[in-house]
Amino acid sequence: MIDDQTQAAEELQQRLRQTVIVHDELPTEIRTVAGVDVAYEQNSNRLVAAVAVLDVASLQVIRIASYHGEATFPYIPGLFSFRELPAVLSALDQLPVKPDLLVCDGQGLAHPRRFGLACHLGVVTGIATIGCAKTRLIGEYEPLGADRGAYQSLVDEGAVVGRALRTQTGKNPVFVSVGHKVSLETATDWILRLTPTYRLPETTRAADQAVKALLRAPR
DNA sequence: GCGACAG
DNA sequence: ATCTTGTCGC
Repeated sequence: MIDDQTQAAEELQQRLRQTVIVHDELPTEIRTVAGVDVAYEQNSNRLVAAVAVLDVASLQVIRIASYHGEATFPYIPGLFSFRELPAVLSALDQLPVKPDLLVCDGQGLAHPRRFGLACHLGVVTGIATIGCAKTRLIGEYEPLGADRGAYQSLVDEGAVVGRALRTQTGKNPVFVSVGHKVSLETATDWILRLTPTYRLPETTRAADQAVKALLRAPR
């Protein structure tokens, strides 16, 4: 017996998945790339969402936008976007200019209904997005090379839904998938460009750092 | 029925 | 996600 909330959420995913653009349709000139993340407070529903905008050339943070609020949806694998999207959208609203590309801390098409957080955020904002998760949700993949840049297709039900990509030699891979308006090939290139030193993209590292600092600071 | 299961 | 110190390894 799945409740109405779950039922409605899954139906919305089935409907919105039809609007996802899986080929390159990003701005001609990508000058800014942003990372988004959310942190939660223990023993409460308080949360903080942040968007960290980086300059593509220097990979330096040029702006941080945030939002403090309450979690309104539980964490359910497969329905993750319904928990984080509202707060993330509120944080994005604080930005005077939209970033050219968004990197999400979660899946894009590598989702049971092919509509993870990256796809959801992309279609509702119209911004090009990439999903880059630390762990896998669905799919299988063959062993990949140990060198940075090595990758293997993430396959689910016979379809390539993303890639297990090694961003740092000797470290565990990240899971890259199409979000919206970015092909898997281009998404892979961007993730490698955003991981010159660490396993995770500088964008998600900056957003993660911002969100944790804001959670501890007073409001 | 038994696991698996983004953050 | 969050609770958490030291510690093993390069």
